[in-house]
Amino acid sequence: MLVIEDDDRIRLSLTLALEDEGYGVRAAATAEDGLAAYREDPADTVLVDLMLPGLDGYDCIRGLRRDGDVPIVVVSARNDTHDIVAALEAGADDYLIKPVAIKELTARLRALRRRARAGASVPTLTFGDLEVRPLAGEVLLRGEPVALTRTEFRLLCELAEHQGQVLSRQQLLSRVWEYDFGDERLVDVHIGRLRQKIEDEPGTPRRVVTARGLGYKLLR
Amino acid sequence: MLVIEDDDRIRLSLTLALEDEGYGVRAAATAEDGLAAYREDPADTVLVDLMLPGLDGYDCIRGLRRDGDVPIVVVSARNDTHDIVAALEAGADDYLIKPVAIKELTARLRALRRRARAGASVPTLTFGDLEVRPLAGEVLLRGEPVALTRTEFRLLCELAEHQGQVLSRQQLLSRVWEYDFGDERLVDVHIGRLRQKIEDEPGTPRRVVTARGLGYKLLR
DNA sequence: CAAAAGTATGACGGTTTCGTGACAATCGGA
DNA sequence: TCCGATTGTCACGAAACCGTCATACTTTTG
Repeated sequence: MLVIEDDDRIRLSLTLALEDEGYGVRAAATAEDGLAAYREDPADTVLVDLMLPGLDGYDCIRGLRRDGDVPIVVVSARNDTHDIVAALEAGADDYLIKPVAIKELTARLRALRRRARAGASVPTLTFGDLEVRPLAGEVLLRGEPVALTRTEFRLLCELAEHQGQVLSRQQLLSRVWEYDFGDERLVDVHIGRLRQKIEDEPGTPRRVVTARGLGYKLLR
Repeated sequence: MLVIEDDDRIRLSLTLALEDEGYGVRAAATAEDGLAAYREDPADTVLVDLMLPGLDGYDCIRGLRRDGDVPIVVVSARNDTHDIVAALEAGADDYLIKPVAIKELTARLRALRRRARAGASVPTLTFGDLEVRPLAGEVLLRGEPVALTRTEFRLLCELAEHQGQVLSRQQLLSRVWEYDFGDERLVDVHIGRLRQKIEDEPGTPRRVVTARGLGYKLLR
């Protein structure tokens, strides 16, 4: 946790309060120092004041954003909608108005971390009520096993491993069939057969969708 | 966007304001209705009041959290630290106190969406409320998918990858079409079609702007 | 102010792309 | 060997898409 705040009293009290809550805190009095400290040793979260001498808070936020996607919370005395919008647009994740209740601050920090961490989670092969288990060689739809042929299964696994990404017919041909060329219609046919088995309405697919002109993708 | 709020006047004004900002909005007057609406057709974001008849806001948040990790924003008249902490602990991502400035609300929604989507494992180029995902073959405007054709999509990706830079028609022709010569008017036509789909007022574009005599660029 | 250059847009025919049913070849277990 | 399951090919209709052109509009130039 990195606190960037020019007012000595507030910086100190914030630091102490956060340390009381169990955070490891470093502090800086200017945007320049704060950015330098962050670059030297990136913090997991940054608290920043808006009114700073030299580079102001907005610049500081933009600087941090350029370096990474660390969660940024603004703590400012200014409660004008304009400032709030500007700070959020600059890349902040939250904005609190001084004086802050330490309990609210920590609750907001937890919410933000939960959200930020969710992004780092391992990709899963669960898609709503469809489960794909590449190793077990099985596919469950609403808990019920689905009987897929080998080709259909490998096709689905390939799509599942790149969930949300479009795979072109060429990519699928080379990865599922190990053809480096060949009729792309082949892919269509097997996509169609796969849909018959795992879509509720094969006519209007909701899981295996086609990206016209690009290929197919599996939605989560 | 799903709005859950029991007060008719507030629900209506929130809905209208958000629609003015370009969001597609559904509304519910009770937590039960809201949860049912969400389960039937999950929204990309949920706005929820705390004081609701029957199931209250906290239950509503927990119910939504059980179903998924949709971004949840609380809008409440209660400005007590206790309520804020409780709502965030229940799983909300942000908490605004009524009356809310619509500009602040939309700025917070954008910030939250940016954060929530960062975890989607698909790299995203963000331009205000426009998100471009080259790998997913997908473009979102205020969270709603936009149906682009392959050419429009490639054109937008090319512009997005050079955000702010002017690209000449020749450059676009060679990169998007792989023509090393050809009629430059072709680019105009597709820029026009693209604008129809991603500009609020296609007549006065704010995202895809023309640099007269030079080409086009995408503003961030 | 008129002409020229540059840009926007609607319409239209030809082309591409997609989904599907039919069918023959191939595979694999009994 | 036999037979059903699986696979790859083909052809066709429907829908979506693309590029061209003509025209109208806007900005710059002379």
